[in-house]
Amino acid sequence: MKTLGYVLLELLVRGSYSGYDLTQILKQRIAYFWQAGHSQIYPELARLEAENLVTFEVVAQEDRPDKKIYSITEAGRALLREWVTTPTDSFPPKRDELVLKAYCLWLGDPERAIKLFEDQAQQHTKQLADYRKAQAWIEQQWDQEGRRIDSQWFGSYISLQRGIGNEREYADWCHWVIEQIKQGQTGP
Amino acid sequence: MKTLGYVLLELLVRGSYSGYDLTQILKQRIAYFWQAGHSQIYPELARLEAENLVTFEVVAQEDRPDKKIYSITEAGRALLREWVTTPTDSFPPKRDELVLKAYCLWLGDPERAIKLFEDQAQQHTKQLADYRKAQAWIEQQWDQEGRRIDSQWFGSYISLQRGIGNEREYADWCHWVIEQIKQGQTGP
DNA sequence: GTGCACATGTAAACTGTTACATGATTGC
DNA sequence: GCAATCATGTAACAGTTTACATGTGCAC
Repeated sequence: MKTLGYVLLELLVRGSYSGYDLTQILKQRIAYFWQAGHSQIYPELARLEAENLVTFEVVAQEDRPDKKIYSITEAGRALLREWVTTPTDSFPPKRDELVLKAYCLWLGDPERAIKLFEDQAQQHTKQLADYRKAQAWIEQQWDQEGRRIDSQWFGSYISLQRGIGNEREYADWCHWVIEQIKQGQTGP
Repeated sequence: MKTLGYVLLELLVRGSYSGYDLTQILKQRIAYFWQAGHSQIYPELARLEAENLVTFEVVAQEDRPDKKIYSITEAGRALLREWVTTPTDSFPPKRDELVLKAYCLWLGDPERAIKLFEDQAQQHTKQLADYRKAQAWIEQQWDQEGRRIDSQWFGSYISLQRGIGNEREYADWCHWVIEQIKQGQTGP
């Protein structure tokens, strides 16, 4: 059982979707902690179905291609419920090209370095603003369910909070780096 | 030219090392922004050598195997200097298993969830403490060079600052999640 | 004598991304 | 006519991890 399988189970426990739907949801809603394209998703759905963790029914559509709507099974739900609180030992490999560049920034041109970090800061600030908007909407939904921790909105809320914290921290770091460079240029 | 190539150039611009040395340095000093094993490093060094970005000389040793000491060439240095301030468009894929679990935490047992996040918080707090120790040492080195931004210690300093910020933010988030769960348990 | 540190490589397996492949409908 | 959205898949490629392979010397 690979992690992508759990990703799909997590989405299917919230509703029934086609492979196409799941691809969109991944891109639009959970891209800040997982990414996958349709070429990974379709085979994985087939694997989950072979293991009876999900089922599907073919829905015929007029003027559009037929689609397979997948639903989680009881076995899938049980597996997922068990897995979510299982100790995580595997730290995912961290690879960050910007930090790599920062490590060698002392070699490069300061003006260009400032430009690089200003661009990055802007991107993270933009991302942060988007996440905050999404968070406001999620919080509203969660409120309507009385802020219960067994509501799916609780999951959305706490995970997006990490996305927000990360982007804020990243943007702050970018600005701090710019300051450091400027001080080094004009300083004693 | 792949990113791992630049990683090795960044280390070799600071000194001359063997493949074995580089493997150790990667693990011990820059693991928070890049990871690679020796099976990736040896072939990549050969590639860099073929492109005249690095050279090596074989150093014979008594009572130990011979080693190849690699050094960066002028061409390698020039390529690296240019690359470090080049705009970064490729956002590295974010994949975080704990955030994935958080997204579905509403399904799982709260007690076990708390334990999961306490364990994680502890690991990030430990990591944070280690980074801060390393940072103190780096700052000392950098001070001795008058905090010049064209010192290699500047690169070490700013990149590790990101590692520290990230770990602090992550640990904070873990504690915050625990609080949220506890409030949900005892709340109205 | 067992395991660890030094030292360098290759091969196989796995994961993930990009490209190929098909086909209908809707909007510009 | 051309691009975009819906819809599902396979194939090729690139990058990463794990395992295989070999050999010396030192400490316990």
